[in-house]
Amino acid sequence: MLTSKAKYALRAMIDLAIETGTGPRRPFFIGDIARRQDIPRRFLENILLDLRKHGLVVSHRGKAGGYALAKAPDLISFADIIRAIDGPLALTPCTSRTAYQRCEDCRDEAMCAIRKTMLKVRQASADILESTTLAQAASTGEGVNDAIDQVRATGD
Amino acid sequence: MLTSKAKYALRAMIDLAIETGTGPRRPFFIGDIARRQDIPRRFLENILLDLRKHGLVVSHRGKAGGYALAKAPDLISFADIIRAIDGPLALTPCTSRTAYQRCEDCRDEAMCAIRKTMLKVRQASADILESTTLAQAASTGEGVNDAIDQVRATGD
DNA sequence: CGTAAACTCAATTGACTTGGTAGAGTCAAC
DNA sequence: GTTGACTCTACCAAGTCAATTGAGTTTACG
Repeated sequence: MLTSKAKYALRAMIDLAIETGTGPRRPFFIGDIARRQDIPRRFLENILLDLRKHGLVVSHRGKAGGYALAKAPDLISFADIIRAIDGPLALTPCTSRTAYQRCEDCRDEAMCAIRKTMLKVRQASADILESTTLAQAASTGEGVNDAIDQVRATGD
Repeated sequence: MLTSKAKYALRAMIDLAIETGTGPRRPFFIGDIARRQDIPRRFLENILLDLRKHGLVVSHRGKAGGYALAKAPDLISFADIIRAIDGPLALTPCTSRTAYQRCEDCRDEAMCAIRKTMLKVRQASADILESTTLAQAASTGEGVNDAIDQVRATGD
């Protein structure tokens, strides 16, 4: 399972992508993101700091500061965000591309049945998570908001 | 990542499958499994107890007791074992088939971009883990042992 | 019988992680 | 030079992980 920190991170990043839209990337306040996404504000500070250290957002300090996406929304994947917050996608260290570590107790990696299967799982998960970008998520995300706004507007 | 408990469980179950081979399912001692697989013995007791409570192994008490596979090796999948020890395969509660829980903060499940992606990941992972059985793992596993024995025999 | 050798069950432990909170900063725009 | 933003370090309570411990209970066998 993802930690709630990682889920918050995904939501915050999608929020940034939605607010940014197709225009230039400009910074938004933590407080605004926290309010819109209903994320504990001080906790979101930690999360955005982590994301910044991993190069996924940039910050501007001072009165007109805030956080902005570090890259175009179609260049940031779910995998980037999850890896930044929760660490490797793989189910075992011996199948992680980003944090590989040999099994201490595995006699022959090439033949290990567990490893073979975990490699397949990691590959399948990574394929999906790396090909899903903020740009895609933001467009479905906006759909949700539009739909809700419409419901609200028509009083349904 | 899997917990080490789940990895031990997979190893112990594969060990049982290898020892059982194609013959009838008979019980093996915790101590023997622990020694062969280099798993802390008392910890393995907990694990086998969990696996028994989930119906994956059966136990016999008393002097000639032990643990045996509850079903044929080709009817027990990696997914069964991982679910028994670590819980749901899904990355979020809202995409778990076995422990579904609605997102408290999700406005529209059908349109949620995060959920949509996590569903795909769970489906892909489950497809692999449910189709990989102890029977398959045991045959590659035996290959490893044979290969190692051969290396030992030829002194290489 | 009775006892050795197996499984069973509940509890404990120590280190670490998770999900937050708090406070004292630093920085930049006006 | 103050205001309103981010930053850094630290802290905390609760829970999880990875075992370990100890006191049973059960059964085969002589």
